[in-house]
Amino acid sequence: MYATHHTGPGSNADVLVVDDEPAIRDMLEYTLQRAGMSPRSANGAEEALNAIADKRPDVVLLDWMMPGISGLDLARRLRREDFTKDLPIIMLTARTAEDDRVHGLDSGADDYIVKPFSPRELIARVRAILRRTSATDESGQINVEGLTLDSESHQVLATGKPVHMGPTEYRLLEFFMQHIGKAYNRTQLLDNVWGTNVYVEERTVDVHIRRLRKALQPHDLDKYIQTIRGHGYRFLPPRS
Amino acid sequence: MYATHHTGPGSNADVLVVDDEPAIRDMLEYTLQRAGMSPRSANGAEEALNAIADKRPDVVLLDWMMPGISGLDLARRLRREDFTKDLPIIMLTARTAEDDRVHGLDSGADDYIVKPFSPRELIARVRAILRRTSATDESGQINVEGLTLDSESHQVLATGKPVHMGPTEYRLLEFFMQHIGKAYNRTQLLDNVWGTNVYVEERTVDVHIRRLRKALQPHDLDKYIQTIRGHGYRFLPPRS
DNA sequence: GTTTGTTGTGACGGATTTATGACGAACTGG
DNA sequence: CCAGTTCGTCATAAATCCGTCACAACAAAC
Repeated sequence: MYATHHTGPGSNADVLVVDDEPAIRDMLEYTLQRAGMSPRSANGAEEALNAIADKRPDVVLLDWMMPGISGLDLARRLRREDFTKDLPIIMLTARTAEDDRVHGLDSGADDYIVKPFSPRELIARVRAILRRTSATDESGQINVEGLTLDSESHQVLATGKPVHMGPTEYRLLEFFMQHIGKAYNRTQLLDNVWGTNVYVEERTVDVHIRRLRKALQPHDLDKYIQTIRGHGYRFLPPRS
Repeated sequence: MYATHHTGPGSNADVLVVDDEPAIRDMLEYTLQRAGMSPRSANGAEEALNAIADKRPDVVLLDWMMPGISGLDLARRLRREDFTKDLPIIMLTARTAEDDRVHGLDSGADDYIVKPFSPRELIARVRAILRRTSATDESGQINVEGLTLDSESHQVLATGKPVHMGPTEYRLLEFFMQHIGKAYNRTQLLDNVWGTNVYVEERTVDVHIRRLRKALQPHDLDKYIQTIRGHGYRFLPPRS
């Protein structure tokens, strides 16, 4: 299913607010709600991890300074986990000292907002992040045009029937279905599906594309995987 | 050949260093190179303009104080030119007074670094800029009069329908749509679409213009590409 | 209406890019 | 240790694109 956009970009978006001050959490939740989003909040990093494990949010608003595990630590930790390594993070910070800013950006935060900030600025940043991340709505299962990918059982169903493929093909398809319509070159696919600093020929991508297509062929779904000559590949089902 | 995997954000980025002091230029180039980027340098504003005209860098590191045209002047000038109006600029300055800071930002610099600065800070700022621009670039969708160029999906749509064209035609159209209304001669098109240090006949441009027009013809959009006799070509949709 | 210079157009051969089948190595679970 | 998979690489075929040319069409100048 696709995320449903109603009144604006990122409408209905699942935003996780992580802060140890209740007043700030409330303020943020209120602001986000007014913008048509669906905020949740977590008091501290521990709760945040639970909340994220419970359901992967579309974006995380993360306070820099928190007792125990700091926002910075949490961000780094999220970046290391496979499940959350590309989870968009916006860092909230009151500090202005030079090295903090540097650390915040290096830690993997996608953006940062310095307190005090206006509600409008907050919304703008969140929407900007949401706009550039894919609009797939994960509920443990991605379902697109007769293709179902169940990440729990690691099973692919085409028109209800199970489709057999290797682990790499599965991850490739998973990545594609999480980024519908976006074009990727071979290097990007290697980074995202095989992993960074894995040295493999670029043409290997072609071969696995081929194997994935072959697996989808009997169900006439291979046409969803399109070649972009001179660039790479793209997953694009009809009317998307 | 092995795939080149980037070791960090903005790896291999084309960074132009503009400073009048050779020692500073060397230091900056060294630092940037160690971060996996590809720095060039220019001694003063004149050289910088040439270097930029030669190839548009990903980001410019600009010294505030230079004899002749100052960094501030250069930044303003770059902002006026169409080709460079959204070129990311990081200003290097020894001044710390408040109004200078404001001026630096007002002139169009995207960020500034106060000397003395640590290599780490420099790298972090450059990466932050690169991340920001590449992010906005990717979500960039140019939409003009029934013609849509979606750089995210690497696809051209005319009246909602996909239009097929070769890689070169795509790049050509992309360049045109990023510079609507501006006329270019064949040499300029070759430099910007084919790249500098590539030798091909000038008339090759004509052929690709022809192919691009042919691709747009079925949608009656080929008239947007106009010939300027004795000069070159221009992309100009009605009422723009 | 020529002349002269510029641009449009179709064709072609070579070059580049992608698809595909095959193969050996590595791994898995008996 | 064996059968069965999966993986990455390669060689080759197939598809597509590119740059150049020759000539037609056109525009401006005389």
